Amino acid sequence: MARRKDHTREELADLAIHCGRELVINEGPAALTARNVAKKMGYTAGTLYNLFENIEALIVAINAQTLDSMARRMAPIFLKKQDPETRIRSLCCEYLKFEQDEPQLWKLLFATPIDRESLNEDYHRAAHEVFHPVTETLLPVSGSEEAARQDTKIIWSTLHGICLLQQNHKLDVAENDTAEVLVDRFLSNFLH
Amino acid sequence: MARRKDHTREELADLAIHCGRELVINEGPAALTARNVAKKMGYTAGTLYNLFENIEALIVAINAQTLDSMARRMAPIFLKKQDPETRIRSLCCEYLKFEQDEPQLWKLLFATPIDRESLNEDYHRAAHEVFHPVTETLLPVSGSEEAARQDTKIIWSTLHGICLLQQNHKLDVAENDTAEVLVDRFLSNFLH
DNA sequence: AATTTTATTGAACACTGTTCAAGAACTATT
DNA sequence: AATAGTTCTTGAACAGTGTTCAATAAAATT
Repeated sequence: MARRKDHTREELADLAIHCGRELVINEGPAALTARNVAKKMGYTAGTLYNLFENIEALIVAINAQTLDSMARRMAPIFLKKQDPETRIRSLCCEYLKFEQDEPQLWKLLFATPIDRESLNEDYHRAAHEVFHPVTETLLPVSGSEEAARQDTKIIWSTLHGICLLQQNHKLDVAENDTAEVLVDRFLSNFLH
Repeated sequence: MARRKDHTREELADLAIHCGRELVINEGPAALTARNVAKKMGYTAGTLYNLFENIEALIVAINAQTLDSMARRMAPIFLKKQDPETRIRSLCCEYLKFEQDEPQLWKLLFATPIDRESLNEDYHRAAHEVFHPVTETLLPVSGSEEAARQDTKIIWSTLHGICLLQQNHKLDVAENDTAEVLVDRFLSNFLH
């Protein structure tokens, strides 16, 4: 039974992303199955495969949207006039807040292995939107464009590593240290 | 058909870990299925569940062994007499080499989400064996025990984040920078 | 009104992890 | 040595996964 004009192809893809996102937020990445998403959409699994090549492609689409919303949350920070270090600290703080506010979306974005081939143009654009403003901020501190780019990758990796190991309880060695404390200490040492 | 005296219970568990390890090395973490491991052992899936509570418990056992072999590779560095910074650099270098030599075991260890409840005493002991010597090395540099512990976690997280994002091609932004270059720059900035 | 195109379904396939009754092989007892 | 008891191993079964695809129903075109 077709009902083609119920939604256009694009509306349908958006609906899939929306429902998938909802599932991840409420039940975690493991709940993101073809049948679950389809059910929430009011369709069947087959329809999903008419919209996305496979489930990974849907994950990438959701992740691109998550990156977009990260960028949107960071945008206000770039409007304020402040020295680079303060700005970098604000950005890192916002990253940590994001991970706290949306732990499941964060997991899907950073703790779910994705094949390189599945990362599409849309995803890369969204990643660049989060990445580039940080590099811009670091330029006067790091010295050269190359150095700023590398420092961005280092900060990005460290934030990422701290959150991931924290989530997986792989930093529960000896006393506990919060992500905030570790990031703060990292920045103090790294930026001077 | 039982053949109890073929192997003792412990030999059997070791066999399972060995076969699982082999599968991961040759075919990646995705190949680590109950039936695959059992087949390689010459048994059936049911037997595996007589040895491990579930597949995650087998993963944890393999990971504990991987941590042990990491610790063994790092041990020689602690025999040499060298200043803390040189030693830390050697240790990080060894970490990167490990990730290069055994990318699949590294993936299973650090890029496979594991429930906190599944991490057993054996695993924590092995993790401590890798972690603690680094903290010891950092003590004179960091100042206090608390600071050394935090610095260890930061370095650990950064190495981890860089390798992970590199493997997932999530650092393919603008020009490419090797893990070695990023770690080197990180240490130069962080340790001074 | 008849025909073509297309969206949607539902069944099917090959795979997961996991459980468990049945039975075979070993141990202990008579 | 025969019997009884224990324990190891199996294979089938269940509920789930991703994915494919012939059949069909609805919309578009003729």
